[in-house]
Amino acid sequence: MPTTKTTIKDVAKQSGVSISTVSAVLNATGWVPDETKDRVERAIDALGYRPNRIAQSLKKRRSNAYGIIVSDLLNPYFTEIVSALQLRLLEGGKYSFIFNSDRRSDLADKSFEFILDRQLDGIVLISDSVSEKTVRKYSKKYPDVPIVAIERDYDLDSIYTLLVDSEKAAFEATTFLINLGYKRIAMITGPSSGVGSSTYGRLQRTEGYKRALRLAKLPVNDDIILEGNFRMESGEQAMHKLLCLPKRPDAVFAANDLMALGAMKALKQVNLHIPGDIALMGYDDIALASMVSPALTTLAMPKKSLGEKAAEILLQLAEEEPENNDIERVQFFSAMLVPRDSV
Amino acid sequence: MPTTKTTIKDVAKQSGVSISTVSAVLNATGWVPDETKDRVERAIDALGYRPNRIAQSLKKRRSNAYGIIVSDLLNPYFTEIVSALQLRLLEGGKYSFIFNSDRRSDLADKSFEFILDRQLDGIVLISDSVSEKTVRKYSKKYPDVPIVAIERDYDLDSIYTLLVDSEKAAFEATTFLINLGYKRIAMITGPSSGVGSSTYGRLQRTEGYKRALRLAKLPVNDDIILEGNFRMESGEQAMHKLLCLPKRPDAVFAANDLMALGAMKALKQVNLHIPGDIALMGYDDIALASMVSPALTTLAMPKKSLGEKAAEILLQLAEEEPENNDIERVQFFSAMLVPRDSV
DNA sequence: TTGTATGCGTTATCAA
DNA sequence: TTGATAACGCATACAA
Repeated sequence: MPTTKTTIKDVAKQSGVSISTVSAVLNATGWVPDETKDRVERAIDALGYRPNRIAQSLKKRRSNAYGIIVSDLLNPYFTEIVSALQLRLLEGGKYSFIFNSDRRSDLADKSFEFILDRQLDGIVLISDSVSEKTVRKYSKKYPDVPIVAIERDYDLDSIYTLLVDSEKAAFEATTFLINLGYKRIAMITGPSSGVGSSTYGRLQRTEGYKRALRLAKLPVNDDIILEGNFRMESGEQAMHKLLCLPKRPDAVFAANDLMALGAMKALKQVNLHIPGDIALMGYDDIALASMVSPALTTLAMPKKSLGEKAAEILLQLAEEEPENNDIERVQFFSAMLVPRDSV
Repeated sequence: MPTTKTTIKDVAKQSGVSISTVSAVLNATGWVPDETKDRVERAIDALGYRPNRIAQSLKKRRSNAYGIIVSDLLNPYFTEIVSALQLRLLEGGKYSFIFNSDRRSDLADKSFEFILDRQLDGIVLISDSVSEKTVRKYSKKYPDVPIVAIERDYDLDSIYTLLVDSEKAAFEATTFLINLGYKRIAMITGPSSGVGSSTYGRLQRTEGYKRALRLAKLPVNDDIILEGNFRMESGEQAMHKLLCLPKRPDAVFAANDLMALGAMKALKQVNLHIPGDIALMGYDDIALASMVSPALTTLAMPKKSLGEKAAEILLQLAEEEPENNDIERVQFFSAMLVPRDSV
């Protein structure tokens, strides 16, 4: 259906010059006298000419656009990263397309192929979206397309990887709870299979939690370590299970805010007071965390920094000469404890 | 940077046939004997060949992909529509790119141009993203690129428009509150300027609210009609103002859930009980609305239906013969009252 | 059934 | 300074 009416040819004809001259004024390459330039520009205006980006991409082998793949657009954690990323890219004069795989790994892989086949200039993979197998295959096939992975460790050294030290953060969070006097701290973890299971910080968060308990000589009790799937409902369900226990926990550490919020809902349903009866700690610090009441204590993921850093790597790579870049392949960030009313 | 290693030519050479034969097996056009086909397919596999979509688009003048422009990815209302839309499109074999203009109208306009220049096969505009001026200009220039607008009335009859009768919904919601005995019902409206101000339902919601009050012979009091900007913080601020009033309202109707949630926060801060002290009504029914406590009474926007309908229009248009389509240009949906604990 | 040639709209390399 | 013209990778009408 789509048709581009006017081409560079029409502009050339209209202004009485050749297409190469038009191209020259369009791209500011070569020198064109002001008078000619004026004439061409008038013609462009008159005809409402816009260069066909597809043809440009074909010729230039680059598209000036980037792809972002995300596994769950409904999770604010992702949208907050994406917002920062996109904005920074835009400031650098680059467009970006977002693909939402909607928690379906097959879609993520297909989107990834689609992006590559459309010759986008780079890709950002956030958390658990595209499979290792697919990335491995295509990063070999398109070695010149930079890939930045956020919170996912692909074990491919061609990839730029942005990771958060979640073990440390979870350790600190748990220790914080312990120091506050909580003795029976439950954990709601990320999923061990399915979407989200390959998120870098998933296991780490549980490890940090366990280490803190051990250090404080508190028992690590598997009965109160429940698995969720990073969505709100799973946090709610986990909390309900926790409440059915003969000896219920006095604090709950959820591996992300959405699950913590679900847990909060469960607690309110049975009229338990937070933090009086049970304390709550989340992870991510999505905007919502500070809006609910009691405000959720959580670990602030450096979402903005992650997004911006990813953008900057891409932008730098776009300017850089081929071989002499000194961007570190793996970069670490940290999450910061944000104490609020829920503990 | 990006380079596509193998082209259709390489495949042809490798399998000892001509490029047209390869093209034929690739696109399943024409008849190719099984033996030849096998050979070609083996070559494709061996070389890891993938067709260059850019070249395909240039030649075929269509890209099999659609663009979605949204003004604020951080608002779950949008992501919920987008999710449904994308999924339905995918089921129809079409990809889609999401553009987030991040509440900046200049970016929305630029994205719109970008999409058009990249020859995407269609565009979905959600709420208040691209300016009327830009749409008008480009819809003339690219008359064959279908545009579907959700909750925005562009007054251009080339556009497919999906609208929700918010006046009616708001009327019903307000009447519902009145019937419950609330007498002094405040409203937090959408913004009269800036991003969001052109959302179709913005004025409508206020109108429905006023009509209900009038019908019940209740005063329409401008002191308790405050303007927000559809974001959470603005709801919180508005609620604070409302609470400072000498005679505070006994119910608050917010023009969207995010603002209602902000109002809820404000109420909790001063320890007012919902709905005992003040009742709360939202609009949209984002997932969160049912998760907070008390659960938010709201008007359910048919987000899924809107998204899916937009996708279906696009899909139908992609198959249809040029002139004989009977898709209605403007379609109305309705929002449904979802009573929960906050009233 | 398969191959050749042309064009899609640009950019870029050369001559003029 | 400007203008032909050859790619870019693919699809397709037309020939063989």
